[in-house]
Amino acid sequence: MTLSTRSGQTGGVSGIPWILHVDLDQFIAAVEVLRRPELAGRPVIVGGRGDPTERAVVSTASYEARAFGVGSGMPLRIAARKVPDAVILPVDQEAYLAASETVMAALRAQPGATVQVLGWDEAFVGIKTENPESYARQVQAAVLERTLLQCSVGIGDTLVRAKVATGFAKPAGVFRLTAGNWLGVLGSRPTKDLWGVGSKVSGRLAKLGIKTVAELASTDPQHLIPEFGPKMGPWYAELGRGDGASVVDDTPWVARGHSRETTFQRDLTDPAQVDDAVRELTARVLEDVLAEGRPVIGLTLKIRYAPFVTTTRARKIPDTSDRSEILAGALDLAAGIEAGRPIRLLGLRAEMAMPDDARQGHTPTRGGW
DNA sequence: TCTGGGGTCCTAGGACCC
DNA sequence: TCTGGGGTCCTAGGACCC
Repeated sequence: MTLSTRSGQTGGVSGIPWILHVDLDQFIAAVEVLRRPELAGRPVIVGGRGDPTERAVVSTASYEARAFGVGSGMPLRIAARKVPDAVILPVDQEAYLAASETVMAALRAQPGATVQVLGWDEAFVGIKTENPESYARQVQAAVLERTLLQCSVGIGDTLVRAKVATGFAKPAGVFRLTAGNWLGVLGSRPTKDLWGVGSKVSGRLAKLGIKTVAELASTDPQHLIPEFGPKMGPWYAELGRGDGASVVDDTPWVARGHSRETTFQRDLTDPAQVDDAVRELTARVLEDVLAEGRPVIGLTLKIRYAPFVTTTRARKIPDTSDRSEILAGALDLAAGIEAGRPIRLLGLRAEMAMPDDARQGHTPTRGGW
């Protein structure tokens, strides 16, 4: 029994609850190709200001560029070397945000859908239906019709399983992972394939003799506490089983803070330059903070010394929205930064007070499932 | 090869209090 | 003189995600 609509769509108030994870395929590159159709079929790389001689990394590469071994996070310079005739474009956040909003609107327009946005190009969709594959195909068709963009859909009985399933659905496909086939599909894979396990944690797990998802799934959660702590230890064991939350939360997102970073094309050594950079970062952070109308309660300054040593300085401050107070706090954090030690990057993060009615926020991307 | 920019959350350890 | 046990708050740093 499903809620029927004039177009015969399936899904609605009755049926089995499912979670769909919708992920746009090569989103940023696809948006660029849409407005420059002549780029279709060509290797497209989007990153930085589109200048491969600058310090910047790849945001997204089209499938044609990925065939040359280019991927997200790769230095633009290297990517350009790998694909000599690539089209390299600057990042245009406004264009991606606009496309993203159209996609999310299409998802919210689906009958019975609860939508939890995870990023520009992905969202969980909660739905009750007897046929999640059919519903997933409807979602793909709706997104394609409204945006001309293709997406992949993972189906799961938990958030984690739906999210991981999408990896098997790409490109433009649908894949279902449940308690029934989770270990069959993923059991022999490395723990790093899990959402939330990166190279560091997979390495630490390996030292405990845990290399595969199946091995993690069968580990006693208590056994992981000495290495990972009381919260993360049991959480990793749960992740190995694919278990966890299965509720899609459409509470509007409330940012915990805002930050700005800047990487200098030439390393800084002069303290006066550092102060100037802090002033500029503060002004940019303040734009975002003041737009929210919430007071700042803490500041963190991130300093990256060349080549790759990062340190942070943090400070709680009395609730304030006063520009000069915040600037004074930021300059104070920057005071005494070692002059003469080349600084490659500065970042400033402002933590904001949470409104009382949003103190629970909603599901974080990590740690809280 | 040489590493962006915007986020989130967790943990360890010190300071301080009772 | 040597030093308990529990709690909270803060800073620094780490890890991961898109």
